[in-house]
Amino acid sequence: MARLENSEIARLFGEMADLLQIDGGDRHRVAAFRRAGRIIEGLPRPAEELLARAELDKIRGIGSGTVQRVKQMLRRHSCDELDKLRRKVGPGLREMLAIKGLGPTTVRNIHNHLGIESIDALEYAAKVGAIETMPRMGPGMAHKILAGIEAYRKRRGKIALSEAQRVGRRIVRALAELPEVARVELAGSVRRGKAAIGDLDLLVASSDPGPVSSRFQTLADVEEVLVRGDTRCSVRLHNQQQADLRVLPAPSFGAGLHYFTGSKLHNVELRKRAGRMGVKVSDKGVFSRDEVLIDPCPEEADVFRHLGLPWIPPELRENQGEIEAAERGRLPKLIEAGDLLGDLHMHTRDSDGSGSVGEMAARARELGHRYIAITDHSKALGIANGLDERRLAAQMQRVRKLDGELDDLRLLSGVEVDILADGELDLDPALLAQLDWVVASVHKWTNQDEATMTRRVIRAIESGVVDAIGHPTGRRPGKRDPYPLELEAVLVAARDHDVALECNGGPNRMDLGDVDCRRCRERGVAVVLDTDAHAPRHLGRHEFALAMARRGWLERQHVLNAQPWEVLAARRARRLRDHGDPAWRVAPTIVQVPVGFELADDEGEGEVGEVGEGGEVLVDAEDHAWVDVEPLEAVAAPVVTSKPDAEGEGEDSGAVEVAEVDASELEQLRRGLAAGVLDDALRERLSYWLMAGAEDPTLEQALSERGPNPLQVGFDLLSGS
DNA sequence: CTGGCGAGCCAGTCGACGCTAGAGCGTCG
Repeated sequence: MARLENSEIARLFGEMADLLQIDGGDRHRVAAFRRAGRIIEGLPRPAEELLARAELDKIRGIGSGTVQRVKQMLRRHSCDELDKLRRKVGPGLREMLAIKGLGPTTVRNIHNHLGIESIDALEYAAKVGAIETMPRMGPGMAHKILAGIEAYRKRRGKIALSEAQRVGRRIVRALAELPEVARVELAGSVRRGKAAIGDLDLLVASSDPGPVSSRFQTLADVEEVLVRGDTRCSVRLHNQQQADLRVLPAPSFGAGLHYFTGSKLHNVELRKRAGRMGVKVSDKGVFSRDEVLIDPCPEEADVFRHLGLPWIPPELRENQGEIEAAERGRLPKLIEAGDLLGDLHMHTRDSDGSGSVGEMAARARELGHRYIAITDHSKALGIANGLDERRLAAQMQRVRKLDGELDDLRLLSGVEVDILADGELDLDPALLAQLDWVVASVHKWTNQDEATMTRRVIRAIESGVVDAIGHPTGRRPGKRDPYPLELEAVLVAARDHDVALECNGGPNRMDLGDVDCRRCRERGVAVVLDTDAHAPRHLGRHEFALAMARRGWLERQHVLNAQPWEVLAARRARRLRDHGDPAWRVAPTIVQVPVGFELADDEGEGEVGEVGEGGEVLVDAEDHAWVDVEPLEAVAAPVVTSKPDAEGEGEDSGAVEVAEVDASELEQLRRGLAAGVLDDALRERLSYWLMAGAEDPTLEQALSERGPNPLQVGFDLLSGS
């Protein structure tokens, strides 16, 4: 039997916990099932393997009971306890848990008081006011339930791409073993990479369909056979998905694959085009107007060729302009796995991940990543053991130390900081400014209205310390709708502040979705494709984010983590500069200034604070957010810079900036460049100048001495060494 | 159900919000 994956075992434990809770079982037992599921989900190796090595029960939280159940599950996709609970509770009650606002206890109460066992019955009860007759239930709950049912119906029957792929690929593997099968492919919306999948479509090339069909009907995943034919066969799977098999002869496999990959709208449009060209396209091949076969099309590209088009990647086949683009030779060169250089969102066991920083780094090196950012949760997410300032600062030290020991991987210290209800960040901005990479995400208070939520996210974008907004819409394909958010306004803010939006590749999220990725492209907002890995083995899992990005027409230049780290670092450095270093914004601040030192405020006028006896100045950071002061020792001459207005249009209005060639520094740079080996500081300075357009006349002078085009010299140095 | 403490029992992740009821329970992250 095909191997059962950890996540599927975890799901069975989750179901067991749900059913037991609805049944009124011991809550600690319920919690133990949930915990076991969570642990198995996060295991670094297949549970089957650990079981064989007798290591499974050594894991904290997994005892002998769990081991016995896992054994049964591996054998038959269920266990005695689960069978018993399923018989006792029934599927309707468990289905009710999918309605937002209904938990196991409420479902149990509704069942006990009103005898309700299905969503239809629940809807009726809510409409006629029966819900309100129950203790602790009122009109508010009834309304909530009805709204929840409506939302549930809209997305019903869909499952996440990851699960559809997993089951689909398992079926593909099983069918591929048959000698009668020449080729087998997943078609339909799975092949197009849609986030939420209705049915599975499987396509087989074979000259002997009978055995293929009967094998399909007897797969372990099959619950019930719906349509029983040789070349066409439909079944219902254990996960309640429908799977359709079609068997066709190998010479027309390409035509069939194209036809059954869809989308329907794409096919309709393509057939219209065929009509205009005097041919017909079907799943059997390309025909003349009078039904004479021109080409059965063994490959998909043959179909397109007859229509005068290049092959169009499946992800684009949604009739969203791809045919026209193909016609003009303007198809996007879609982002590919090989383009990605790093991963900028992952968790370790410092919060809710299962690997250490070192383990994550090791895996990233195996995968050939050039850089990764460790981004654990912040303290507002108590359930995930989120980091407070102290723990994050300590982690930063550890990460930086380890980074220093690695020469082939840049290990970045970051955080996934929660965006609080009002848009404040959950951690001190002064600390956030010291990190290499900051993802800001909404996890809590997700039921705000659209205006509040939008303002909240934009405020985080405007903070200046945030590099990317994590899973921006909060959606869970097939499970939960996005929270209300005016994405357009968020896009504008993100573009204005050089903040990227994340396309989170977590298999339950895939957020941003395809449409939103394309909006980013159109609005000029950078996208970053992350795995949100919670274990080392998740790090290779870029395919779901890639699916969304490709469906959103993204190319390499639209994706931030397809760029070298220097580009990203420069973006961050520039943004911090433009927003004023938040370290100075912790109000009020006392600073030391030398005698003769003159402070300039936002308008470039002097005197922003009272000068005390020792020359210290109390700066009211509320009113003078952009006052910039060098530490006493570092100030050789009474030079003061101040920041222009926060919007930062005009460079240095009223501010005095040192913008001259420094002779001693120049000499030092000359030596550094002549050596040909860039140290980190120089590399950073170089990329900052190159990518962010920062002024650096000294550097420019040094570079121009090494070639006619200082920009070129700079690029060569950066890429060459 | 699991793990800890002590050899059979006991306690079990945090915190906020909404709903209904006027403090508490259930849900959601």
